Amino acid sequence: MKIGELAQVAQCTVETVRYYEKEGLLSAPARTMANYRSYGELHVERLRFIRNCRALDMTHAEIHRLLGLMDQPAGDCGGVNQLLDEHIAHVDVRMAELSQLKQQLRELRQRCQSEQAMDACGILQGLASMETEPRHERQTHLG
Amino acid sequence: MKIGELAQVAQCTVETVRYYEKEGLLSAPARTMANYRSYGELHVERLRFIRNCRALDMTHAEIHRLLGLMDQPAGDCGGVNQLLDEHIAHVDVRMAELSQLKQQLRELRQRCQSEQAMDACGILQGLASMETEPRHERQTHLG
DNA sequence: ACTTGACCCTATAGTAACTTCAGGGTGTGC
DNA sequence: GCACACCCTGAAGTTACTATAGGGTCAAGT
Ligand SMILES: [Zn+2]
Ligand SMILES: [Zn+2]
Ligand SMILES: [Zn+2]
Ligand SMILES: [Zn+2]
Repeated sequence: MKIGELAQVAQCTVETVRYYEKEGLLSAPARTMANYRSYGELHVERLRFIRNCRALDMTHAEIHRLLGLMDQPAGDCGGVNQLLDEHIAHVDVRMAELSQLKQQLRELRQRCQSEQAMDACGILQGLASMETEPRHERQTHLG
Repeated sequence: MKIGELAQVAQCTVETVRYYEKEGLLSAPARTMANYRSYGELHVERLRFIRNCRALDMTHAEIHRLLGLMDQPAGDCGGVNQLLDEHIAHVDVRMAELSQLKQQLRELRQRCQSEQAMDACGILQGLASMETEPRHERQTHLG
């Protein structure tokens, strides 16, 4: 199986596959005589796994950890469960941030109900007079 | 006013101020004889405005547009209102995405209630068997 | 006068997860 | 024998900063 076919079954681009190999998420496959990458079923499974993790917005670091845990079939899955809990917490943090943002934006939007002169716009006035607060450290990788 | 003082009143770092200048968000100030940047009240206002926009997770492109609209005081504020509506839509899209993600993660988490053997872990099984869907184009800049 | 320390300057590289591009080889159907 | 789809590598672009290297400026203390 060549890279184009692999990319198609995993719903991603050829460039993404090559990128994952460079990142160490996907192991380097055998090559044909023409130096083409040649993949098997295991690569398909692993790439689909990675894409599913990405669809859940895990980072490459998280996926790396997960793959590392999976590749030690002797142990128990406690680390897997924990990783998922941590990632769910990342999502929770970002959802809370966005809720607050949404509320602020709603209030700001209410300050101008119609098209006015520029310097009468309550939105611009609001943006100028907001309390500027220091950027706090992020507790989530979700932007 | 030197750059350190400006950064302090705007709750950001000196590097960020210099970066905004390079990006064209903040106009280049006068220089002292020692080649130090020298800022006035207008710079303070503009930087605070920018930081407030960033606190609302607007992109630099959005802030650029906003500053461009503000700098034409002759027009009405329709564009400002529209920009805010668009940005609120960005937040809405991302909140909806995260809600769905959270639901998926909750379901996935439920598939493993205790520490089991690695190949019995319902989470890993779930991640392996999820329907891999193509990445759709993003309708929001919020990660 | 000399040094220490806090501040300032520029330019460059690194972050995350890709995407795009330049410049080239391979393989198949007509 | 040639068009065209596919493959290869390596480098640069994306966003909004952050960090580092390597240097200049200035006020206070000794
Ligand atoms: Zn996470
Ligand atoms: Zn308005
Ligand atoms: Zn937006
Ligand atoms: Zn488990």
